[in-house]
Amino acid sequence: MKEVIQKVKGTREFYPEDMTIHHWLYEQIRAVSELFGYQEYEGPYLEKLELYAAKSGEELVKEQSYVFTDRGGGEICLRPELTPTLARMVAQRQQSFAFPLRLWSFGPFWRYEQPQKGRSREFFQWNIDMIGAPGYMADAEMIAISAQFFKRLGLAPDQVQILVNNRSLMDRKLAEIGVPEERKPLIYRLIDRRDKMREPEWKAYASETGIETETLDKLSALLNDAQLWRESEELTQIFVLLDAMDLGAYVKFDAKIIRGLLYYTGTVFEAKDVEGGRSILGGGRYENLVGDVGGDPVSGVGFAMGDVMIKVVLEKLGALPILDAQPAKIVVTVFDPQGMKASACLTAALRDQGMAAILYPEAAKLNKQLKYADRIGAKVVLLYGPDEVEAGVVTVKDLSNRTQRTVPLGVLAEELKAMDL
RNA sequence: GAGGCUGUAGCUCAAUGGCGGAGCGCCUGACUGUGGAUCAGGAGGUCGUGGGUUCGACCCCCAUCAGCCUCCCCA
Repeated sequence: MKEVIQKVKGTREFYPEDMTIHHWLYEQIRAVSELFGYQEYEGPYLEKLELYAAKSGEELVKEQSYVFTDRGGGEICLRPELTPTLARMVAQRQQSFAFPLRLWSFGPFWRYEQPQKGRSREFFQWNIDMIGAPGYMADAEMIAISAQFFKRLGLAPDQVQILVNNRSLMDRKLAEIGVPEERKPLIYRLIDRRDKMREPEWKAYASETGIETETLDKLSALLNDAQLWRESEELTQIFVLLDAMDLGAYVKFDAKIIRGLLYYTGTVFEAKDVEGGRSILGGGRYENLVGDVGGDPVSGVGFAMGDVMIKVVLEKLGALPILDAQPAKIVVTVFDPQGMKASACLTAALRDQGMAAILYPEAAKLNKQLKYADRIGAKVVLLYGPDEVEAGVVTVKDLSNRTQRTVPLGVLAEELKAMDL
């Protein structure tokens, strides 16, 4: 037992009790996605490296993706994100799809990063996108989906907040305070970091980038302006719509939300754990989704949420359900080696009736078999020894109330079904 | 890539420069066809690894590996 080979760093193991939570999360995601009329899809886990090189920064892909050469000599990538795959899938059927397309997916992804709380190298991600609807209503719907999701999970607006901004608004304001176009990526980066540093540190960091003091002051004022959204028609309408859907409490304007990704163009948003400040999901509007993979450019809006951080937040807030991982409610005992066949036959008959039943796999002491049944959380134990076999009955022992009774073989299935097994 | 913390029984973790411990779990029995409780007994350890200091190291020192956390990064 000493020499257990350890799992690959950053990978995850799901024991049965973890799987109950995982399935539950999947169910919530599926339910919310379908409530808004979205359809599930899935892509390959392996993609050609060049698919990502076309869109994401090539350096990032090479540094943070799992890349290997397959036996045919091709450079293969364990998918680090879904959007390029989605872009290709849309491009392939662009002529036959009815737009706007509403699609969602929940599957595994891999990124070579330093594992820490809320982040692993192997994770599941919910991706949901509306493609081919360029207006602000689609943006509002996407934000509404995330809010509805939190509402469904029992997370209150004072626990999670969806912070919203608009890149074209920011571009306009940045131009007004004299930021030249070529410095925009640098300023975006600066804005993105504002929440991660204290004001003096951030200003010191900002000076290093060569930004003038005057511009920096104006930028600071901009980022702290809680009313800035009023200057954006889109944001104004989005907030009206979210209020109309009674989800406005989850949503707040924040000029500091800009998102790292270069391809976002309009609305951007990010949901955060209010207390921890950790980012739970993020998304926004992007143009030219399928242009890079050979289709006609089409606008989309979507977001992605990893399963690791949401589970951390749910656990912290006590919002995870308590689910039992009980394997089967019925355990059939084996009295002695000669009785094995009879017990096996009895168990098989129950399974034919659609009831999950465990056959104890050896003729151990009854004591031990009962203890095992108790440990795995079984509801009833069926005792089927020589006495019962001869009389054509089964002793049904109810573990929850310590009672037992004798039931003729012919009505056993009925009796058990009556007990909701 | 940088920093911090932790490595002792299957699990969670104590303690001490001089006999390796507890709780839980596991096995056996009390109880040969009746579970959760109780009692008794038992198994289980290269104290992460390698070196050093010392009469003597699980403990102190150095190195190394692993895990966790934070920063960086985050398509």
